[in-house]
Amino acid sequence: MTLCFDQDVVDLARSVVGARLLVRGVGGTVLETEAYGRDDPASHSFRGPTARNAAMFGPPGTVYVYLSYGCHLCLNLVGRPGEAVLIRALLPEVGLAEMVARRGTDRQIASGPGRLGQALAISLSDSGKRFGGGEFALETGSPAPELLVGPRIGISKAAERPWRFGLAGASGLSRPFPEQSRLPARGR
DNA sequence: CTCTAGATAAACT
DNA sequence: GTTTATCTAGAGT
Repeated sequence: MTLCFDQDVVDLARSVVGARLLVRGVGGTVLETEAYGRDDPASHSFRGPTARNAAMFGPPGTVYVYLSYGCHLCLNLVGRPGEAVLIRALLPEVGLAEMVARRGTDRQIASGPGRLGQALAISLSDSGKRFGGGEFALETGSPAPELLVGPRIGISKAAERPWRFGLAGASGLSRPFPEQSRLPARGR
């Protein structure tokens, strides 16, 4: 089932958990996401468009890639203008051998945004491309999975917003969620 | 488990 | 010119 990218970024972040992500034919099930809003001090879009965040202001479904800490490429899905979903962890399923080779290890292949970027061979030049049937494919599964929710990782501003979502019961999350806080099934 | 170094683009002063 | 950043691997306790 195809995903509607034109929705509130928090709803979008929840919809993406459990979806199947394929980048150039390699990928798996999304285990963990975070939402970044337009009026969100933690978001790259907070101070308006710049050269770096231009893709965040592209149409819904745009790919946004940025370089973190000088060495990690992180993959985001743009929703409405200035809003994006950071994809933080993946269950490696398709093209496993290729991902292992890129990572140089068979553990923690895509458990964390930087590791995921490496496993999927993301590059800065992917920023501005589109999620669709081409290089970047994203398909939701039929049963809406049960979700975990918690505060976002590694940010210093608006750290209290519970905008991190994970697949309940999954192994391979970048970090555990606080007290395994399940999101009520209602609301999704 | 905690701590630290690393590596670089872009924003900031 | 300086600081920060949606992080990770590896070493140390």
